This record gives sequence, C-alpha cells and structure tokens, in this order.
Amino acid sequence: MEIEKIYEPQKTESRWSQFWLDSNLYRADPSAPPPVFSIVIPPPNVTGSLHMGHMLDHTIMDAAVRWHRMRGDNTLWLPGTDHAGIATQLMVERMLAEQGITRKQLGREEFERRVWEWKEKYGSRITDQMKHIGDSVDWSREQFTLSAELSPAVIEAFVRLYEKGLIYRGAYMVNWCPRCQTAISDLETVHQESQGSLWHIKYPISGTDRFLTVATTRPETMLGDTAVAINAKDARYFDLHGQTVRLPLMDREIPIVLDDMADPAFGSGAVKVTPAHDPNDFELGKRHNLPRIQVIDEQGHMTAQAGAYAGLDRFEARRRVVADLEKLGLLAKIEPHHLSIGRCDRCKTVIEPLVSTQWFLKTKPLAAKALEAAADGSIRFVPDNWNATYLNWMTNIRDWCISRQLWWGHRIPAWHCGDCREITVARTQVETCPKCGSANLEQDSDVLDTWFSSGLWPFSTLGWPNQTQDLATYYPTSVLITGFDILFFWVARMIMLGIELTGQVPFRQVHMHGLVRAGDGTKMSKTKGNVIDPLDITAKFGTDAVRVSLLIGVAAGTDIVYTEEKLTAARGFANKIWNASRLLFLNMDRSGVMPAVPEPGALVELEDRWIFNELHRTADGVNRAFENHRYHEVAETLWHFFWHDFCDWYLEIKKQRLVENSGLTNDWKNLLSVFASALKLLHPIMPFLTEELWSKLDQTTSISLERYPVAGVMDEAAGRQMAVLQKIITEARTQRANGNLGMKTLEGQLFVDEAAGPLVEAQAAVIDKLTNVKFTVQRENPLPGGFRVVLIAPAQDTAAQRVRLEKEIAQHQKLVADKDRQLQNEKFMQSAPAHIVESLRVKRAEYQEQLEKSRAALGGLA
RNA sequence: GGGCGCGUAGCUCAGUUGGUUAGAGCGCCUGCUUCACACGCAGGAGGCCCGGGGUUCGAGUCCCUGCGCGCCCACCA
Repeated sequence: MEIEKIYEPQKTESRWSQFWLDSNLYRADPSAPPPVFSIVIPPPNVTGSLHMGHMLDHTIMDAAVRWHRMRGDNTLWLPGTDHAGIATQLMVERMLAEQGITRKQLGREEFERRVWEWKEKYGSRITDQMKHIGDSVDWSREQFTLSAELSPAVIEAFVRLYEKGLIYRGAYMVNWCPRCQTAISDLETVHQESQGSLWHIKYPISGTDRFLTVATTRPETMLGDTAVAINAKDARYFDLHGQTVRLPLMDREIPIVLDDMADPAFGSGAVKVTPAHDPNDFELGKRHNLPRIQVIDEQGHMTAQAGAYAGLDRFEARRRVVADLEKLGLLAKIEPHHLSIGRCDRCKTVIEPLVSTQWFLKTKPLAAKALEAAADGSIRFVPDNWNATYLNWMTNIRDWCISRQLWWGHRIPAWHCGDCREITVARTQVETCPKCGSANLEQDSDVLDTWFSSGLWPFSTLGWPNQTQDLATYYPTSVLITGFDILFFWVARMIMLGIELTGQVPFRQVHMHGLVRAGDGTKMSKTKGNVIDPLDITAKFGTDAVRVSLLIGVAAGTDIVYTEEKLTAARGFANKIWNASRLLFLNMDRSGVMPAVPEPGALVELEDRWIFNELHRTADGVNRAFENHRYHEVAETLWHFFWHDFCDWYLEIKKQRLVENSGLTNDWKNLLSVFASALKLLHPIMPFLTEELWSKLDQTTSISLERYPVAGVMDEAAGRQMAVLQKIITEARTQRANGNLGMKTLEGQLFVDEAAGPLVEAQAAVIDKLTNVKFTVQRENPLPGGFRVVLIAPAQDTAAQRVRLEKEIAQHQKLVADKDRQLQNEKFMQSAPAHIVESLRVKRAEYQEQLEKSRAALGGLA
C-alpha cells in the first residue's frame, strides 16, 4: 500500500465531506429506537461567514453528535440559518446605495424581492462552509427562520401570545436608531462609557429674580422640557414647589414638581424633565400628567416644536443651544462628566429615546416560568455558574419591544381598519373588519424582531405547531451548545417562549463555551485585523487539527486563546496517527495480512493485556468526559492514549514481533483491533483522518456509523506489571543518556528480586530491544526497588553521575523524613482514613528503597 | 451600583468530593537521520500554585481579606 510520509489532509478532506453529504449518512429517523439525542444548531446569520466562534461551536457540537451516533443513539443535528432582519436589510441597502438606489425608491415589495434574490445568491455561503468542514448535520431538515415553512409557527406564536394578553401594542419610550429608522430592543443597544459634559443651566423662577439651576448631559432636550423636578426632602428648594420656571429659549412656563427621582446629592438637586426624550422623564411625566413635547424626530433632527432650532441635527442643536444659553448668561457651568451612551448594536449610531407606538411582549409571566425551570433543574447550565447570570437577568427583565420598522422579516399578523381604527390580530389575511365590517383594511407595516422567530427555533424547526413525529421524538432537544454572548438574546428567549408555547423546556441542558481570542488575549475583530479565518487554517493545517487545537483548550467557562503553536501541535498529532497507521499498513504488506478489522486474539502477551486495559480506561474516560461536556478532557485523554501509550510503548514492542509472511497472527489480531478501536474513539474529534484510515482498513461503511463500545478489557494487574517494565527500560535509558554513552549497543546487568524476576525474565527480549542493551539477568535478594540496572561501559562520566546520585539521595532522604514525621503524628494517625495512611506507608517504603538504590549505585561508582 | 470569572513552569492552560514528589502541550537544554513519523525518538532542566490571615492531622483545592486583570448587567440627570 502506498502511503505518504506526511499526512496531507487537503488530499482527502473534500472527498469525505462530499461523501458524507451525498450518502445522506446523517439523516435522522424519528422512528428509530431511543435513547434520543437531538440538538439544533444556533442558526448563523445568512449574511455571515464562518468565524472562529462558529468553528469552536460546531466542533463541539459535531464531536458530541458523532459520539452519540456511535453509541447508537437516535441522533438528530438540525441545521439552518437566521434571516437576521437588520443585518441583512443593511447589507442589501448598502449594495443598492452603490447603485444610487434607496429602498424607499424601490418600494416595499420590490425591495423584499431584492433581498430574497440576495439571499438565494449569497445566503448559502455559511452552509456551504459547514458542508466543507464536515458538520454531520441532517441537511434534509435544513431550515430558515423566514421560510414559508416556518412562517406559520411565527404567526401562530404571535397570535397565541396576543390572545393570552401577553402581546400588547402601545406608545412607550423605546430605543430608536435614527440611522436604521427602527425601534430596537434594550439588548440591541450597546452602552459605551465616554467622557462628556454636565451642563448646568439656570432656569429663571417666574415672578422672582432668582434662578433654579438644573444639570443635564443633553442640553438640546431642554427645548422639550415640560417641568423641573425637585426632591421633597431637599430643604433648599422645598418652598419652590408649585411655582413655575420660565423655560429659556422657548419662553414657556413649566411647573416645578416634587419627585423622588430628583437626587439632592446630584448636580444641583433639580432635574429638568423631558418626557418625550428620556426614559426616566417619561415615567415621571406619567406620574405628574405632564405633556410630552417631541423636539427630535425619527431622523434625529429637531422638529417644528423646537422653535428656532427646527430642522437642525440633534448634535448641531446641542451646540447652538449651549451657545445661546451662554449668550443669555444662563449657563452656570460646564463640568466634565463621564457617562455611558447607548448606541445601536448594528450601526453604532447614538440611540435616541423616543416615544413610539410599538408591539411589546409582556415578559414577567414568561420569565417566572423560565426561572422555575432553572430552579427545579429541568434546565441545567454547564458550567452552572451561568445560573446566577441567567437568574439575575430574568428577575430584572423588562418588556420586550418586538416590532421593527423594517421590511425584511416576519410581518406582524395584525390588520388595521382604516375606518374604525380597530386592530385585528389573526392567523390569516383579514378581509373585513370584525368591528365595523369595513373592507378598508391594511396589514401592520412592522415586522418582528429577528430574535422572535429564532426564539421558536427548537420547536418551529421540528414542525410546531403541528404535532409532527419529529416534534414528538426530538423535542425537547437534549442540549444547546452555544457561546455565552447570546445567552439573553437567544437562549433566555427560547426558554421563555418554549415553555409558554409548548409547555416544555426547549432543551434540558445548556452548554456555554467561551470566546475564541487572538494570541494576545484580545478579542478577534476585523478592525484590529487579528481575525483568523477558520477556512484558511483548515486548508493549511487540516480540519481535524483545527478541531483538536480548539477542543484541547476549551475548558468549561473560560475563553480560548488561540495560537498557531496549538495548531502546529495538533497537526503533529494528526501526523502521528497517520504515521502509526503507515507503520501498520507497511507491515501488513510484509506479513501478508489483509486490511480488515479482526476480532481480538487471545490476550497472552503483557503488552496486549496492558494496552487492552489502557483502551478500556481510555474509552471509559472519554465517555465520561463527553457526558460531562468536558471536551478538553476528551481530546487530552485520546491524545495521551494514542501517542504515549499506543505509539510510544505498544507499537514499539509490537513491531518487534511482526514477522514477514506470517499471516494473521495473534499479535496482528490484537494490534489491528486496538488500532480500530482507537480510530473509533478518535472519530468524533477527528472525523476526516479516521474516516480516511478506516477506509484503508478496507471497511466499506463509514466509521461514523460504527458502534461503541470499543474492545477494551479491564486488567489492572497488567497495568502494574507494565509499570515495572517501563521503569526498568526508562532507568536504562536514563543511565545511557546521563552517562553520555552514545547510541551503540551496550552490555548490561539487570539484577532483580524474587517478585520481579519472572516478569523480567519473560520480557528480557523486549527490555533489550527497547534499551539497545544486552542484559544478563541475575537474581538478588533483597533488592531495594525490586531491580537494579548496571550498564557496562568503558567511559562513564562518573563525576556527573556522582552529582546526580547525591542529589537523588538528598531528595529521598528528605521525603522519607517527611513521611516519618507524618506517620508519627498522632492526630494524623487518628483522623486520616486508613487508605491514606496505608498509601503513605507504601510511599515511604518506596522512597526508602530508592534511597538505598541510589546509595548502592553511588557505592558502585567508587 | 449589582453579578460572574481569572491569577499554577518562559507561554497557553489542566488539576474531580481537601489526601501527600503539582501535570500536559508548546518553548528551552542534551543526545540521535534507529528501515512509521525530525510535524519524529530518547533523556533532562524549569513552580514561595498572586500576597496576607484562618479552618484542618493535611490546602493549588474550603473560608475571610488585600492586590492585579477580564467580562456581563443597570434609565442616576
């Protein structure tokens, strides 16, 4: 068999991803027997392309899914994409802008058509990339949040929630993005600390020559002030209650009201009140029945109500207002002040709080159930410290503004009567107004927040509201695997909507992983230019290497710092597996063994008993690690087993036993069956390489359809015996290295006591071969440590040896003394459990033996 | 203002319920082109586990406290 010396993933990966795709291997069958493992993908935006965060996310999911499938679970991994309302609309708008077209010029229908066109053309980029990296999803069940298939679920959800009184419409203060021209939710605003100013403005108190000074960070809003508030407990101002001030620049009388919102300790203690442009003032205005004067419009320009400032941009208006106040001598002072400014998550435009008529979801009742689900354990967070964050957010949740003034999205299923103004919410097109019978109806022009439809994802994709077989089998899903950055946006909302609409939690566990960071620990960002494109590195290093390098760093709850060194190391591991296989295949040719996976032979040789025991322990550890979402442990356990047990010891011993033209010996049976088991264990984390090697074993089916368990056998005695063998071999190698004895074959004496004797005599050939020493074995009783290695060499560097031995002696003397002190400690002896005391005694004896061994060796030098 | 997390080898990180020489990978040093692999093999050096206090027979691990760093949430003008 021809096999290259270096593993070149480029040569095979695309073949296998295509094979997995074409053969429909991962199509789920709801009628298959339980247990069920189901998982839905966090739908990436259609506008997106795969980044390292996805790569990590998908690697974990794919590994988990492949593992479950190999265990024989009825497994579904459902893929799909999100229509990403604002993001997609923005993208198409920008494209149109290049041709000098605005969406308003096109009109709604044509614009929507263009977005669909864009989606058809470019929207499959990320799913193509998923196919490329071999995600073992069920493509036959691929979904899209805005598809005709999912729309009924969205409408059904909206109507049901509306009918229950959980969705309402009204004029409230919302976060308005003047650029996107839409309301956005609290979560879509990002707060940024920045250095601003606090302007102190003097408002003349009517009928007096006194002033009431107010402090504000947004002087332009004073044009819309309809009151000044003071605190009832503030003795400085109490007498002013009920009086009025004359609002500068607008020349309007506004009342002075008492309200706790005014903090006597802040600024001057008096607050200007602009109910139309500040959330707090909005609430205060309601309490005091104040009028709302809107001075800033949806574009961020001053309205006609702003008098002389009408038409100005809000920031320009600020400068003018300040300048004019200063001219009038009404500006008391300007203080530097740091504050946090809300910006649009998408376009970073400064948010304008505006009163606007929108649709809202009442969240408190949903949150109560969502909290309960976390409290009673029906949803478990991994790691569980996310509970606190979740609880905190759910407890302080505010109503969710779900309407957007966009064109790309699920149109709100509500119809407005042009005659009687009645609003009718319905599942299907409303033709006549149920109140007045008018046919003059128009559907609400708003669309729903993208996250509303993604919030239904775990059940809408399975057929809800219809009671499909998929829904019955795969819902609730088993686990959600995602980054913590969308805990509130998505995870929390799925939980609320899932429980409310289906009566069940949408998933039983939530595994949250961290961010993938750049090598210097900072976030990857396009502006910083430190973004790693996963497709670049998979092309260069191989997908399996990328996967392993990510998994090995993914300890629960912490971010991953991503460096090229990890990638190189993981590629080395892939190459190691490749070359171990190369050794096997080359020797199979020589031995005349056909590529196949045989049943294990008899476990006679020590190395066979030992490796099957290690295999057993490894499989056990890997299974446990998968169950507990400890993916780094999965990778590390397998790495260690394959490299340091299988290659370093087992293959090194075994290859001495492979004889030309011997046929399928017992050695071969064991070797091949361990190898096949190792491939199976590795497959979930390294699907490409293992599939390639599996096929070289002349297996006709995909390894991903193979079943655990692997061929492990528990044999702890073999483990102990092998440890002795390894110690002897290592001791001989160390002496050779420390004595600068070169690589030539040496003579040596191996002294062993009665206990170690039979083992060493049986393994003499192995010891000789692995140490390149011709040993003569002699009994010696008693013998500290059970064995003693003496290399016979002409030019030993005795000085260096002496130094080393003296150091060892000192070390062990201290250790023995430590143990003695412990063992003489009465309190320890009373309270420590028996096995601890016992192991301490054993250790002490070992140290004592080593101490004596070193002393004997030192004596031998002289 | 609340909440979460981190600090262990030069670097990136593991370290289960407290249990006795603190581990890995990379890097470093020494030797090796040995017919699977130099993307390799063998051997090795390197740690007041952030500081201080406490609980305990025993603390990297639990408690308190200080320092340093990061993140999330929040309508203080």
